[in-house]
Amino acid sequence: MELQTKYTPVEIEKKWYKYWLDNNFFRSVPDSRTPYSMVIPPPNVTGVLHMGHMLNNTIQDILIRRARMQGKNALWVPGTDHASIATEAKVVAKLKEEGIDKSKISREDFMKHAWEWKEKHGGIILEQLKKLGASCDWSRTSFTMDEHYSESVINVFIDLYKKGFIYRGVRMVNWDPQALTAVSDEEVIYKEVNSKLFYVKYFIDDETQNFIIIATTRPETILGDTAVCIHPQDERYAHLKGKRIIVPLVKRSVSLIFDEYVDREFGTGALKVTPAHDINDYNLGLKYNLASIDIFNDNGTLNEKAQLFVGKDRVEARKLIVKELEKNGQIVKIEDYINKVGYSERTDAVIEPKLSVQWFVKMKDLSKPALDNVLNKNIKIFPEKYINTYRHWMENVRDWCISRQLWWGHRIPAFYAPDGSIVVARTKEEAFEQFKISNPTLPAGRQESQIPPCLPAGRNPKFKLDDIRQDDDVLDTWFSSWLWPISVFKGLTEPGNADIKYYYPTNVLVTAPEILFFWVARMIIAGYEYLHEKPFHEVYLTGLVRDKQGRKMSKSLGNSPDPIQLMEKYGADGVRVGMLLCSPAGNDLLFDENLPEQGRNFANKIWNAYRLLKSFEIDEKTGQPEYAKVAIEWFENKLNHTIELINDHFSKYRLSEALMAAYLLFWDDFSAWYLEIIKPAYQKPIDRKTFDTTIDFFEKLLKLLHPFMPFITEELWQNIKQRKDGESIMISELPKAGKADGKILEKFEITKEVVSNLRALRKEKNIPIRDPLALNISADEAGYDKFFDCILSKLCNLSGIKPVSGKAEGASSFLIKTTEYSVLLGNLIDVEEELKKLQADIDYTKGFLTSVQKKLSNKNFVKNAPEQVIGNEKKKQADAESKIKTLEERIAVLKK
RNA sequence: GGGAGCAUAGCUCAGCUGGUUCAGAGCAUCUGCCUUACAAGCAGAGGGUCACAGGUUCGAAUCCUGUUGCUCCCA
Repeated sequence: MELQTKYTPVEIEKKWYKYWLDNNFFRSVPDSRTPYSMVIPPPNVTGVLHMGHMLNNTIQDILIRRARMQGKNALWVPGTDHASIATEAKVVAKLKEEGIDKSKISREDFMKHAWEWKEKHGGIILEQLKKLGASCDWSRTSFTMDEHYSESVINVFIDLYKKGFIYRGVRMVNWDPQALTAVSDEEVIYKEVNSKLFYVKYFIDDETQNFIIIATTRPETILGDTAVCIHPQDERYAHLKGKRIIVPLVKRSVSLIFDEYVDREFGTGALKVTPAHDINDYNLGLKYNLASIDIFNDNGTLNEKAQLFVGKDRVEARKLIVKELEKNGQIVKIEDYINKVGYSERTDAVIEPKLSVQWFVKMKDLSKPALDNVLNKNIKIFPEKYINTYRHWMENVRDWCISRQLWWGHRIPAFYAPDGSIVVARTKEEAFEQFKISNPTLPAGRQESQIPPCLPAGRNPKFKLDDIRQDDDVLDTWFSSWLWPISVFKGLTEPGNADIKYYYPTNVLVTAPEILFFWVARMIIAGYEYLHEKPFHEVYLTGLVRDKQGRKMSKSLGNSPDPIQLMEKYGADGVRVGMLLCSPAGNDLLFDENLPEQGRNFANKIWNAYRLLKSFEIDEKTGQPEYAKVAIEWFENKLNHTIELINDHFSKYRLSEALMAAYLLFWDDFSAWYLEIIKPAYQKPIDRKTFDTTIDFFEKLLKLLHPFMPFITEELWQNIKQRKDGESIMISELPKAGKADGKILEKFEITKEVVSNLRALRKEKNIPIRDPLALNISADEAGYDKFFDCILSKLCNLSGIKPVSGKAEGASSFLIKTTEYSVLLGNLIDVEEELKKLQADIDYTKGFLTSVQKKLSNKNFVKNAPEQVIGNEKKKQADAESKIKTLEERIAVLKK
């Protein structure tokens, strides 16, 4: 079969992925082998593949394929998470397009639409991963709202509630007025923005026209002010003790309080206090028992408690209020001011601190084992620098707000009696039973916001089953994904089942550092709480994929290439290589299209090496030439050496370097050196022994490369020999490192240098390769090793290699270590040039010698340095001296 | 404001507990080649005061201190 000079991946990749699937190679079930398991960080169901996924999943696939080839029972579990906010937003938008308003349909109908949407679009990203070559066990594809999964989530909620870790409380939460839900602290992104600082006159409530000036960035919240606060040591305002202040516009009289919380340097040193709309003010409010006036509706418009501008959006209201204040002469000045404003990670809306009743998880005690086991390296994090970040977060962990005001997700299993008392139960019926047995503790008619956290409540119900109302909210998506490594194996719904016993803890989690807290920390917490065991032994945090200019890739910037198109252009193997080449552990990677291009070029190199092997004609009768025998010995050692190097890189998650080692082994050592050496002369056949060994080498190289480049390696592995149906490189054994003789490797390095010098000489003197050269060698007593002479002869077309003692005339020479190599050139030699070269060499060596001698004559050095270092210096001195002597002799001969 | 980290070739990074001429790799650049596996290639070359200033040491890219610049996390 005639092979093209260029490798074309598309069809080949499709073919082998199908073959792997048809043969169930990705499938894993527990057996007697050592397990190697991994769970995918579940992408959003709304997601489409982006470069971050490409990197992350390439790395996972490399790890899992390698483990598989090491004879482990390798399992990679795929799946998606339900992504409450993102999915709900998509579904709401889709309904809107169809003219349906979410608020006009029932929860049940909405869920029907949402499931429909999920079934239709939810699997896109997983299909895309297949193009990348991901060897997931697709039969185990999980979803965070699978029936058994949901059951686990609800049970965990109930369990934590019973243990007292979950409570319901009034808290200042981060309110997303667009998504109409609270979001966790971790979902708020603070950005610096240019805003204004307004200096506003607040009159004293004493019939004088005295006033104090208060600086604020949020004048619209004036309407909710319930106090003014001054630092107790602030002389400027000391005379105002006991006075009351009139809030502008609404003319409410409020008290003046004194607290050290106030920063005297900021603004005028007087602070307006709005407990309903600022977390610090809220705390002041608690301390001084201030009223809390919530002036905003959930969507960010002003409500009737604001009294003015009711129904206006907060942004609009700010403008109107400033105008009004100006009209009254109450604006003193307006300064430009840069402050940090929180934005919703999901909707990019400005977060509004808002008082509301939410469900929380108490984190402090729950998270202790998770902190300890990372600090004691029971769980290893790569790169290690993230341990600090992790510790810092865990030591200051705050309670986790887990309720979201949405429909798509796991509905909170809390039920309310008509009087507002609560029980937590799986179903309404169970809740009703609980209401029967528990005693009422709450007076009727209490405000919801005043309900103390989580008191078991109830009374002999005077109400009916249908009077019970379930909490409307759903749980934070992370409250389900924190169970991922457990629940994909049904570890909670079928405790102790074969899968969970065999695969848990998983070996490694590969994910982005951005979700170290959102997800990684919480999985560890859940692991210890529910299985008393870590969810994974190691965590490998990848870098962030950025564009060439270092900007984060994002849809809005449009700076992210389409991964699918990239794979079509460069092949999945090429893109995989490209992703890895630029991803040193833990660093961000600046993606550029020349990276997958480099990957593609590498694939092509492999392809062409194969073409060369294919083109060899084998002659059974020819004996093995010496050069081939020696080259084989060298390459064998080189291969072993590199395998060990690669193993070491893998053990430290230096995948980029592992790939580079394999890349250089294939390109430089195998293709540029080994193949060039053993390649028979033009139109001559190759001997059987060399051919077979070379094929064997090639096969080993393919196996080493397979985890990185699964497709081309499979294609060539299948072609190189007759394979049976059901055989595959992906289930073959990874080559193990044998002994590597460092001496041979060193000697070959010298040989390479000689070759380089001879090539340079030919080029310089314009001597074509077909004209043979005679090489003379003069070495010192250490002698000269002839081991690779046959290779020199072959590669450089030498007529002979002769040891000489005297100095020949008309020769061009070069020194490697202390051995002098010279080529007789007769009148081709340019004496002047040669002398110049030699002189430069002498100058350099003399300088070097001086520095060595200086060291050796330093008494302190000789006294303090270890013997070995001194020995080294002495050897350097001797070598340099001998080199100078040789060079001087050369010069003498030339000058004659 | 608090914490962590980084600074080495044009770019992305190696360089582990100071010690071989230790300043390195890949890419990019430049020069020469369509040499019958591969121009998606081959053979070569250039390029860095290891951010700056001190200190420790016989010896510092490596350890310490300060300065500057950048990044991330938290508030």
